[in-house]
Amino acid sequence: MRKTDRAAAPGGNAMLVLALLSTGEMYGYQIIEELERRSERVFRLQEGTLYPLLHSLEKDGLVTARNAQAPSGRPRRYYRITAAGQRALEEKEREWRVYAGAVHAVLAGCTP
Amino acid sequence: MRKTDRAAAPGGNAMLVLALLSTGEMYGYQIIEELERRSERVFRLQEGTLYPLLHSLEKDGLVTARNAQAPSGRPRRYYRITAAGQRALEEKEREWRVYAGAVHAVLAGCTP
DNA sequence: CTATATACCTGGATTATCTAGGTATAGTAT
DNA sequence: ATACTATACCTAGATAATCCAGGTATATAG
Repeated sequence: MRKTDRAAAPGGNAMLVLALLSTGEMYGYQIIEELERRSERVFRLQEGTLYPLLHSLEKDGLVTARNAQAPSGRPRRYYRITAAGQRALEEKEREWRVYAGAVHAVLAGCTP
Repeated sequence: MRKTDRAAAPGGNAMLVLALLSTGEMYGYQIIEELERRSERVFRLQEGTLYPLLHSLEKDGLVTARNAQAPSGRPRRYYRITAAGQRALEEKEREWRVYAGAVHAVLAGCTP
């Protein structure tokens, strides 16, 4: 994650990636571009952040992966969210809402 | 930060602490309790997180500190936000709003 | 035939935060 | 008196997320 120079949330990237995958199968490079598009250029995941993250999500059973050829012939690795991944996503979203709500409460109370 | 078990934002703690200090002088222990109170128990800064953070804010000129005695006699270290700290706070708040807005956009677009 | 975009990957550094301690005083309970 | 709890500050070392800076390879455009 770059762009806004560290306003990010750790573990937050996992939530965003899982959210994207909940709309359907995607490969790594596509995730980077989709995230950039949907966030209107706010997020731009570094490859060095995304690929290790995908590997750890896979290791934790939150996504599965399969290799395939693009129409162009280039090899791609497609990721799909699992049922456990869906549950983890819902949990992370809940936590995010609690966290963001609390940040808002503190800021609103301090700089009204 | 604990409680919601990692939904946090790095550098986000600095924003929250600066926001609290923008309401007036505070000492470390008080910051922890005020933050817990204002967030309605969502945040509970670890001492091992707060004190080093305060030292780095001081080193960066965003806060100043002075030692004083509590009415009880216990020594305390009071922190006060500087003009540079105010500017940094405003900038961090701006970044936070951009980041939180983008997260919301992605989540809303994925799980409508 | 070279440059660019696509597509995947890793090692090592950086940074924030956590864990788990330590010190010391004041007030409260036994 | 004495122990326990709450207050109040601090630090060293570990962990984890992310960044940085590379590397590899194929397809397409110039």
